[in-house]
Amino acid sequence: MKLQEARQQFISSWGAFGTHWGINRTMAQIHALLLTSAEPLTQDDMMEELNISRGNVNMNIRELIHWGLAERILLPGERKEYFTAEKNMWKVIRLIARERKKRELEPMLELLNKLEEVEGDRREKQVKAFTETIQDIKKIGNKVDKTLDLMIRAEENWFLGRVWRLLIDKKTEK
Amino acid sequence: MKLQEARQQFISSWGAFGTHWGINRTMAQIHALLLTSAEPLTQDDMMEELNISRGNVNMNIRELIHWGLAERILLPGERKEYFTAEKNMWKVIRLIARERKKRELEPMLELLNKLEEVEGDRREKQVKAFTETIQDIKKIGNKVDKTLDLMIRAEENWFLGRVWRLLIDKKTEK
DNA sequence: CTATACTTTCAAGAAATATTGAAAATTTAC
DNA sequence: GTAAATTTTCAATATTTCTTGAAAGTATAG
Repeated sequence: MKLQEARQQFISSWGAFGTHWGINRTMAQIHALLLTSAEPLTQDDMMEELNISRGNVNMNIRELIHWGLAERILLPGERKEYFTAEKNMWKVIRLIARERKKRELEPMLELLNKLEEVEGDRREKQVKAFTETIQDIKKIGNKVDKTLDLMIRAEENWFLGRVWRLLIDKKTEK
Repeated sequence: MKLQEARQQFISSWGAFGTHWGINRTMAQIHALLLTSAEPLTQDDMMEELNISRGNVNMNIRELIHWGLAERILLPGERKEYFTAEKNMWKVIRLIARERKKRELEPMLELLNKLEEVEGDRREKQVKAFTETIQDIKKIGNKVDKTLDLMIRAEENWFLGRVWRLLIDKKTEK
């Protein structure tokens, strides 16, 4: 397979993949484009490569920057802005985890805390079913929350070495 | 807060939460409704509680069943079908992990394997940038894949006891 | 077998979400 | 300062995704 074809396929799939994860197609495609580019790109480059409008590029590149996944670069003597992506994949994962935790997990945990204190006799079937489910979800949610905290703050090697090895390597399995 | 209000809030947020995770709003709401119901419900119950059409209930309850998250129950002497949700939250998480792995992770890994073998001199800047990114993603993807396999097969206690404790408990932190 | 209760399907319509492109804003060069 | 280059905004439009509801399908009782 030729480089250009491979790259096109990667960009297109990364985009589709993104839509399953609440990240919009174009944002994911720009990310894929930058991830596989040896050089920084301008907004015009991206418009051309992805066949999308200037406004679309602009909005999505800014969103990527907001997530910490892309960076604006000013080349000396150049008037245009250039952009690159964070290429360290562990860092990429941590940045995504950080953002999604903030947007999705934390608000949910806040809500669960409120809902836990529902009025009514816990001996009533309906009240019991409700509070038990809420508490179970909360327990798991809190664990995920702490795990993500640890991961987000973690050094790449700590995470790789300590956790992954435990989970995966043959040696450590019983 | 009254039970009915709390339940409404939970259903509505669970639905919104779902949309961020590639699960449609109604499917997530039906799931929330069943999770917090002491008794099995009929399609008509769900139509009324969620104010949605019969067709919508039917399609989404079948999808929940396909994921393993809900179950059809036939009560003796009753002609209507009743439905319940799996209430064990660890099992719920494993079921969701299994389904999403199959739909999202596995196809991506398959693609990455193909893309890794791009033609061209690895000393070329562009080729190098591309293959390095692909390989990095592949490495992480494979690890996630193995971890999910382990988790999907895992007994609740194994997972809870062994992994979570290592990740989270004070004692095991350096 | 027939009538009735119930479930499933799917084309059309509604709602949600993403994209465009042109105008406004900003930055830089001189 | 002004003009040219570039970036940003956002209302209008296009696209994608979800929902409806009525017709077709299936199962059960008698």
